[in-house]
Amino acid sequence: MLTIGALSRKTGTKVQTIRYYEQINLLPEPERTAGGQRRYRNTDLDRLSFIRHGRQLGFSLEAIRELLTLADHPQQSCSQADSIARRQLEQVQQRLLRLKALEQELQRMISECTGGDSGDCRVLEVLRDHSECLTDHNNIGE
Amino acid sequence: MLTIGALSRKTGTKVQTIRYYEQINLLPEPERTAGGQRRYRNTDLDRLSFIRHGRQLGFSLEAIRELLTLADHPQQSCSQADSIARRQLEQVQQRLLRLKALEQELQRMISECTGGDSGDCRVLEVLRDHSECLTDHNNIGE
DNA sequence: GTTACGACCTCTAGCCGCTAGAGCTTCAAG
DNA sequence: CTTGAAGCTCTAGCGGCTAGAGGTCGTAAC
Repeated sequence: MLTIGALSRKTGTKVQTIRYYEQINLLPEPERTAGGQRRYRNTDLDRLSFIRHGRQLGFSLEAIRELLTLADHPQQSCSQADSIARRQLEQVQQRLLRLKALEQELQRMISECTGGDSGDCRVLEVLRDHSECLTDHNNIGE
Repeated sequence: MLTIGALSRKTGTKVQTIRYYEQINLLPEPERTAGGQRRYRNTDLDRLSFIRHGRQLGFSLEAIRELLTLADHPQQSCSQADSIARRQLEQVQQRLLRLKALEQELQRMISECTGGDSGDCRVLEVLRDHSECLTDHNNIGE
């Protein structure tokens, strides 16, 4: 039986975050001591590790919720999990494209900066005048 | 004199967002008609375009606030603007690295998926067992 | 047995950057 | 003068936590 602190250390998740996951029903309510403190089993450790790993892969908590449901029902087809992962991959690839464009533009901006007055600062100028921007930004780069 | 709607269209910024920028003092309070509606000048258009372009480059609103201050005081050195941009570039590059790692792992996960039961689904299995993960995730990939 | 102290508890509010909706008023064209 | 789009304010919500206040519990040492 693990305390919340022990679970926190084992999974690299902050205590507050664990309680948050319980609150949004991503983790089940654990047993409590007579005094009201949470005590966790290894199944909770597994579930939290799964969640954390999903987060590290950039899945949203909602996607993780779906994946957990699928993991709990092994008779259902794997293709659903697969399509969630594919969706996630697409999102990652889109973000990659945008970030690469951003990197280029930032680099160009910086490399052209002479370090003089901000009156003729390239960085500020590029920001001021969008027409100097080579990049196609449809969405805001996050 | 532009209405908020016209400004919205010209900059691709939602009306609510423009009011939000005013609220957090990123845009100055514009003149108002007798009836209380906002009316904007071209300087406001420029300032908002600057902000939007900064956002497209991934700068935080606080970074943009700094950049705007620098742009308003041309006698100050450009090196401050430069260092803000460099900071931003570093962040972008770090995110790129992490996203590339994520992409790899997602691809591996998906390519190994056979489409059978989720009982032996690679996607779920990788999530379950972190030791199968080749990637070094220190932070959560966003 | 008591005391000390860290770890736990709940609850509330805040972060960023918007976004949405309710319920009202103003503006401009016909 | 009427209509209807576009404006207004105010409040609350999104995701995914994070922080702090102010209190209680558990355990080890004395």
